[in-house]
Amino acid sequence: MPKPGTRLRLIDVAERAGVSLATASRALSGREGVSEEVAGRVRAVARELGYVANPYARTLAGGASSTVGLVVHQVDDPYFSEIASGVIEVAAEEGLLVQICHSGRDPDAELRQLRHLIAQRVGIILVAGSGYNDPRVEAEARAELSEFQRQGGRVAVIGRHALGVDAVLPDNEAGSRALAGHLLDLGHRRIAIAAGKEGLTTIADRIAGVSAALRQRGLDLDSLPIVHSDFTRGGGRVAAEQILCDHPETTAIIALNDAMAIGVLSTLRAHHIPVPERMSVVGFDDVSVAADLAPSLTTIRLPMTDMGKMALSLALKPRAARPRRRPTGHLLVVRDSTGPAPSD
Amino acid sequence: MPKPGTRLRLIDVAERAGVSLATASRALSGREGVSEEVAGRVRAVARELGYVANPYARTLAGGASSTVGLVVHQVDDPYFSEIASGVIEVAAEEGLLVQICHSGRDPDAELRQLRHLIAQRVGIILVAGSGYNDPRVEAEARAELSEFQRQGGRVAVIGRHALGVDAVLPDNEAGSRALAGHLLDLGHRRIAIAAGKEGLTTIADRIAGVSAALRQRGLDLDSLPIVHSDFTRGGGRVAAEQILCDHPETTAIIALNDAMAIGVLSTLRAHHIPVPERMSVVGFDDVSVAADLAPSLTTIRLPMTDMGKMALSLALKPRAARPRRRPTGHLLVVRDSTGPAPSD
DNA sequence: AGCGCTTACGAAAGCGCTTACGTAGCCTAG
DNA sequence: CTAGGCTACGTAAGCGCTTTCGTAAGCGCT
Repeated sequence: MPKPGTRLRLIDVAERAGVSLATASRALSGREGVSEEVAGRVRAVARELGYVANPYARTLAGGASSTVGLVVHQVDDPYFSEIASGVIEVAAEEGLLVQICHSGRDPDAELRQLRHLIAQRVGIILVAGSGYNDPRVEAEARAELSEFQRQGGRVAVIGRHALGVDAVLPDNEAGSRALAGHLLDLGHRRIAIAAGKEGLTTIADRIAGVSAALRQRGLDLDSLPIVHSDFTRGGGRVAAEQILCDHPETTAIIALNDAMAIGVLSTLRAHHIPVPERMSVVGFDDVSVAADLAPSLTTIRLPMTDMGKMALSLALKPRAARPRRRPTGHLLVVRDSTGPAPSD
Repeated sequence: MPKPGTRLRLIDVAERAGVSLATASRALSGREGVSEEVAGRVRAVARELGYVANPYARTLAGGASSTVGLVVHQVDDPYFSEIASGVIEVAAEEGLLVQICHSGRDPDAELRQLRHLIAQRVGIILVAGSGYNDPRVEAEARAELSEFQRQGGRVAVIGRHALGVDAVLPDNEAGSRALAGHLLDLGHRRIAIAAGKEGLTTIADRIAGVSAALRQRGLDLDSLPIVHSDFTRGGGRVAAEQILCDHPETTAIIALNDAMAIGVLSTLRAHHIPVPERMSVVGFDDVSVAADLAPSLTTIRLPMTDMGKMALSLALKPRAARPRRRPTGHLLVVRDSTGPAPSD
């Protein structure tokens, strides 16, 4: 909306450097066909004048769109805001603009966001958060993204597979295997799982990890109650209530993410159930507040900020023939919310 | 970066509707000079075809820039991410793009972000977070913003005054007055303040509130230790350690935001100091996790999400002659982290 | 009927960039 | 010495919109 003519334009820089518009453009966007000497002069003038290219003109003229669209489930969920912070950091370094949208964990809303970003001509799309089990949704998202790529768009996803694009992938299965193993080693057998809404692939993967840990010890997943609620603190509270009510013999609760674990702890406290003496609780993600809870939360650390950085870096690299997968690594962080199973 | 020619353009809509480019443009951007009948037809065609205007072309051609720049101290701090979520929500409704930058609580970084946003030609700038006591920084920021406004840009700030622009303002003074009053009513006299880095106006305001509450009861602020650290959980831990060490007689800690309060609680737990039996703790902001802490945190509720919404709405309204101020309201939320002063 | 005024629309000129194409100037090969 | 090729740069044609300006049509008035 700022009035035209009032801001520094490329032509001003060009004139001041004594070159043509085209040469100045080439020099500043690092294209070849300019001698080092001239390029240096142009860059010096631009810096001196404080020139910043008009991103609208640049994009319109066919340069790469400099905005990256980031789709998350929920901006004010620490898991996603830490990812966002990583994305924003790299974007700032690269001179890119980040547009964040949230889908509220609704697959159709996510699809709408995706389409809107594409229609808006963003250059890069990053999708963070679990995929959905609904094959229609995944297929449509996949189709939309691959068409976007065909037209030159860049894409990467975080914590989500099956979209046929570059992905930054935490090993959800191994993580929850470690978590369950930790509880089993502590002697817990009456373990309940507090899971988010059914239909998220992340949930299936994390449950599979628990199952694997059980099998390793000759036990079976079928014996464990799984309560599906919502991947939020509120969801954790609901799940905990239900577990306490329906499975009072439970000695350990695996919350499939930290938000739920916080809700679970909160409910246990309300019921005066001491953690970890009477009940152990584990989470997943290691959001930064996890260490400051009372009791501090045993969980799997995922490097969320780095995941955001990796995803954008991946998208910025030239596309490979086949989708690349970057594992994130993870770490079992044992804190005060877990202890030996009560002996009785 | 998507290839040109492949996406729907305004002219496609215009042709399909049997009108000229100009008319289609007017119809879709709601400008006058088009009959209701034609405008309706154009809009119908656009909807049917799924047309979304190219924001780069639109902006370049002199339309209002559709991106709003949001400057926050820290994206992955819940206080700011809740604000951001409000901004994003309204922006989505208005078809605007949100660009988030963080300054890391460094006034010079903030100034750089501001200048960069302006150079990038965003249409709206929102600045969230406390102002700085440094008159040079504030003056420069103010000058930058007013020049931006002179050129047609829209501005609003959140929780910050003295910038000469529309502002959404929590009453920090009244909030901490209520907080301190609550503690005084509980009989606490040995109160310590855990404050963020010196030089933030928010801190001065919140301390002033405590001072007012004391004065009301014939007491004096000078008697209270104020420990300056950092507006983060880590800062809270540091401040708590120092308070425990230098002022062991303390029975209540006022953390000037929730992040610090979380750190304070964490440190007290590490020292096996029971809250609230031996020490009461209060925070400020009511970030959503505050209710789920152990013990749950007594704090002042600020409607962060609404504040984000209000700020953008304010910026979207036509400018008033004088800067507008929107108070946010606040609420003392008493939870489990506060109790009567120990009797000894 | 003729005048001015308003309204609804179209033609065309940019917005500030990138890039295809053209053209000097120089180098190398024949 | 010239043909051909390369490099370094300039010229100009857009990218998809908004907006100014021009004009035809419709209106009421004298």
